Amino acid sequence: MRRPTLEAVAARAGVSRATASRVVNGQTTVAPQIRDAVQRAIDELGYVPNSAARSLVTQRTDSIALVVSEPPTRVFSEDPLFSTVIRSASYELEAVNKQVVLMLASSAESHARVERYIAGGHVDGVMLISMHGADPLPSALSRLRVPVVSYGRPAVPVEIPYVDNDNVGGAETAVRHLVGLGRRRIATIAGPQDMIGGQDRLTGYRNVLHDSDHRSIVAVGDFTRESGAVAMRQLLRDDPSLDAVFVANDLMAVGALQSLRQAGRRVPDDVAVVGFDDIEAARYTEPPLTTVRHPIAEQTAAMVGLLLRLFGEGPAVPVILPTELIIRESA
Amino acid sequence: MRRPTLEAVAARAGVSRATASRVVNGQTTVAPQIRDAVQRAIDELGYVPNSAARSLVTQRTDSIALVVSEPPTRVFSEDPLFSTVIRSASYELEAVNKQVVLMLASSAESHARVERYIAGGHVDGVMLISMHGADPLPSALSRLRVPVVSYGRPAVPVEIPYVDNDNVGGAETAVRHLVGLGRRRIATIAGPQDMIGGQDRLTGYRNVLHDSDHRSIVAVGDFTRESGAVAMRQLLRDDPSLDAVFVANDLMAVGALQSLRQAGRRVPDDVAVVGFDDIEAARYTEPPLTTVRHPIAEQTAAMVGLLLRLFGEGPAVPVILPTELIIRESA
DNA sequence: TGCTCATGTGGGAGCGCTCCCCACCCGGAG
DNA sequence: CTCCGGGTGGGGAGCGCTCCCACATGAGCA
Repeated sequence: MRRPTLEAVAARAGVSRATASRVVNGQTTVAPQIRDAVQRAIDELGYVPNSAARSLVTQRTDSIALVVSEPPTRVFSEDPLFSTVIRSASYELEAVNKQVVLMLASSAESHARVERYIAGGHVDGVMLISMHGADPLPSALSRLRVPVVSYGRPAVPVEIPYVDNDNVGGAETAVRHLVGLGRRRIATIAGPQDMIGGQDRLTGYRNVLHDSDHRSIVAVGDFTRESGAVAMRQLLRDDPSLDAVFVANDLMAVGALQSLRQAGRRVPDDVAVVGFDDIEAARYTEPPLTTVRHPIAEQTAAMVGLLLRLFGEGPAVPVILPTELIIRESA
Repeated sequence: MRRPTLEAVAARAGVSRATASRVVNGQTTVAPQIRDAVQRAIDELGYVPNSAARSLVTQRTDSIALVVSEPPTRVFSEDPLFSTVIRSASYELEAVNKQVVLMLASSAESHARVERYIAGGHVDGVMLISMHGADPLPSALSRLRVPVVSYGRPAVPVEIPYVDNDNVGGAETAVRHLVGLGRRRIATIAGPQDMIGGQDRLTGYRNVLHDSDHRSIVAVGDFTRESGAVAMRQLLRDDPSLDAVFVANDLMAVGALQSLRQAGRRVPDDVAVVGFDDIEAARYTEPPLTTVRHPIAEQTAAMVGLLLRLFGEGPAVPVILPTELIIRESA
């Protein structure tokens, strides 16, 4: 009980394999009644082209891998980053008739499997999301002869076109806003320093403080809500007189707000708070969170565009998207 | 600049294509020094087998699709169900050298794409996670001539082997526990009734109440924390004298505990609470949550086993895994 | 010495498809 | 009536691989 082949379709329609192939691929040089006959045969037999045979000759698969090189705990968290990227990438690639294949690469073994899968020619290209410095995948994938683009600047210097948002600039704008508010002791809760976003946002904070002659007060979290709460308590112990805090992501900012409330500090009267990411929850905190928005969907679309340009042999240069300060009530 | 072929490897090693193929596929009938020569040629050329050509002849791809037919908001939520299934399925299939390809099918268009992808022979089999009654995928996939198994009983009657946990039995055990505690007015917060888990857990609740001559008090949530809080307030309005509540999942139970606290009810003294799922957070609620544990990883492993049996032409009968009542302090 | 037989190796077909190239048909022009 | 040319259709090669079968080689035994 084998699947019907193009040969069978052609025989049933009384035409050659070549003509049947033309109909399947929508070529216009086929006479209408022949086209109809072939179409009928296809429907009757339930014919579906064998993708292996097709891609053997075309050297294309029309599938794109989206490799998420993060531990599952982070991928499946409250942070909507990954779900937005996945949805948006699928949407963009559907428009050009390509299928997204999602692969999670957390452990060393899964890295190896992903690499083998891609080296085997299962996909035409790779979109990589990898935020950690120690990640071996960016360099490993760039060695394979496969078009690769990255969401976010790769942590290691490697020849991969990428799309990123302006983390440094966004952080600078946020801290400058706090300075403009007349705040004197501006602390920060930084993200993990083995992640590119964590590094860049801290750099932005430092740039502004340095220029404006403030002292920096730093605590480091790991981008989770809980770590934000812990870091905030730490900061309050370190410098009880602080009157502002720039938090490197909204999830930690939510935790920080909670710690501030427990410590009896009013926001923004006693302490102004600015977050980063503009997640959904930022609108519903008490008070609503001032934060830096970066356009995830646009960034993803730009990444897809970059990959398509790679297919077309066009030049693919890194893209940096601007961020926007969303002023609510917390600062 | 093409990828090297087996032909090239054979030529470089001074052997035939057949022998080179034997080495690549680890057959033992090759003389050691020839094996070494071929291996050296492979390494020098950086040869990787072309998967399209291979699967064209073997009729296998060694890839398995894991189709998650849920909206991304649910997949990427606090509920660790999906991340556990994905991780566990990958782990199990790695052991038999198969690659998991993850596909999200939320919209009607993505259903169509997934169907086409599978019909095109990209994968050897499909693991389906689909909880909603209206979902067209189970029947659509079962029509294709592809081995399909399901995580959870399909909502529509369809010829797909599945692995499920004993939702009805688990709910019965939970409610019987409340009855045994001497509780008289036992309410429930049910899950969405278009989902199989929501239905079954409500059935279990009704079975026990009916047998033990209690009155049923039902509110319906949608498995989110917030909906649990809302439903609990609703129940307290409906019947202020209730002294126990069975909640269809832990996330809603967390919300319910919050509402009970706000209403000034002590748990378990005034109101006993039992949840379902035994998520991580259930240990850290105040008080820790009594709940029904079902083994997600084991269920996933059983599902993988079912699929492998399908490949081996073995009989594949539905598997129902037992649940376990975890008694903590809330009931 | 001649035969068998196990062990390794090579030749070649064929998986299902696309696409190049050529043959054919028909209408219109000379 | 012949010839030409554009539009249609078919033949066939070949994508890179696996696997069946034939065959070479040398050890072991009569």
